[in-house]
Amino acid sequence: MKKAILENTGHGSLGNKIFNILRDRILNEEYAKGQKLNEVALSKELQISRTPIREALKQLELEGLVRSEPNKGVFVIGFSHRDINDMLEIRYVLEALAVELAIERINSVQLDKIKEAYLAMEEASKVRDQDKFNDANIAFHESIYKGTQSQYFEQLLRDINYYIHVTSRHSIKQPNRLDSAAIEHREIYEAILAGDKKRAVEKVKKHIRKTQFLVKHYYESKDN
Amino acid sequence: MKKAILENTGHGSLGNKIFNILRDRILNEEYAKGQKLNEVALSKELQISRTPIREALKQLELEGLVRSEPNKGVFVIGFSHRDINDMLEIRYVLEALAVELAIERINSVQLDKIKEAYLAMEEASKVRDQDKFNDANIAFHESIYKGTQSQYFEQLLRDINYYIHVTSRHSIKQPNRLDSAAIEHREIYEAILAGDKKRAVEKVKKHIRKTQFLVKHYYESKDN
DNA sequence: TATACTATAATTGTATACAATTAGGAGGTA
DNA sequence: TACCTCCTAATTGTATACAATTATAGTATA
Repeated sequence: MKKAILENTGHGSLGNKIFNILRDRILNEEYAKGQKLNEVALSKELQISRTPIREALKQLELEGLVRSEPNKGVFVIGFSHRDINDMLEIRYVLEALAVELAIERINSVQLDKIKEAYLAMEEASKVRDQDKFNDANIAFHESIYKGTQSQYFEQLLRDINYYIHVTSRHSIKQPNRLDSAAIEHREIYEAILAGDKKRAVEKVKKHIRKTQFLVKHYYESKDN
Repeated sequence: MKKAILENTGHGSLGNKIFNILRDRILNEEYAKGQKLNEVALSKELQISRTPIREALKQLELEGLVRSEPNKGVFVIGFSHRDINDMLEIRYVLEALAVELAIERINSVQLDKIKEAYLAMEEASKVRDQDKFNDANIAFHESIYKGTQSQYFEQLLRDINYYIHVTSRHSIKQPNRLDSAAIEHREIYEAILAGDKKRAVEKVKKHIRKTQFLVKHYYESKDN
């Protein structure tokens, strides 16, 4: 799964590879909030020059994962539970908009990919393969984004979705979540296929709200 | 106005300055869609080394203004009318969400800044100062974003808003638009002050829809 | 002891040098 | 002419060198 994400993100330059490494470290909380990321230390650790390191840090800054202070360095920002919840709120409204646009504009190839992703989810749900399920889940939603035919919208949602998946991936390990999630995605797919905007939006909203609830529940139980 | 945007974006490193220059060139369509941005050519033209140029190009890529092909270079993507309209759709749902969150979380200092920005808009509208009005307009909305207390949300909306303002700034030069826009912002401010979420969302939505209509109208008349 | 100053080291910002990849054309062949 | 191959130049990717800024420690002074 990690590999899949790594490969479809940017091209294979060193800078992009480092970006992926550092991003995952931050999202997995391997760096403390506020910690400074030293360029030479990183270049020594990763055995490369400072140039690709700086590229990756720039990218992280633009993604909002670190902040850069002039002549001082970059510092890890980190995510609070509220931040994750805010992102899910953003995703809630954007996915609803995306599915509407997608229904207007999607072509048959992209529609097939949604179906394919949905079938993979169902299969993964049956054999209880969490990783495979996650991959299919991501593929499902990204196919919808692609269906909007808007590079900008697609990119925006993919980024948001990435953070949500990484930060909350532990939270969806409830026993029967795979099954119910598969059903929810099936409902979304069928609504899109039928070209029924209203129903599709409704099903998407229901799905995101449920995810949001589970994530919230997970973090609250963790705090106790 | 250009200066104002330049100064509050990132810090004063060369890379950031170049980024601003190139971004404005792209948004003002000084580069054709699909055009390649050559690193050495740019470094010669701007009299600096390739390093800051590459930084800026990386930033542009992350903002979705150019695409980068490995070992080939970066190419201008450009915006269609539909892209701009899509952005306004995104803004429509996100600003509505932002004002809701802001009402829950905003502090008095940020509230004062909204008021200040609104008063500046009213003043600019009276003296028919388009540039001053635009600045105040940006400040008004950014104060709301800040009120959400979410760095990520704030950054996201600021970026989207920037593109919309630059790409559609010519379209709002209708004679009485300043007056009506000032009123719309006043209504939004008052709803926030009253803590009335429902009314605030309604007023924001009305405002964005009107902007969207004017932009659309402008581009359609331009095409004929 | 606390504070201010200075020198030095560490770190970031920028320029340049080198490596790897790609683009384009000259020349040959069918 | 059309197409292929190879060579060279141009371009991007990476490493290193240098400049500018900031952090740190030690010393002097009140």
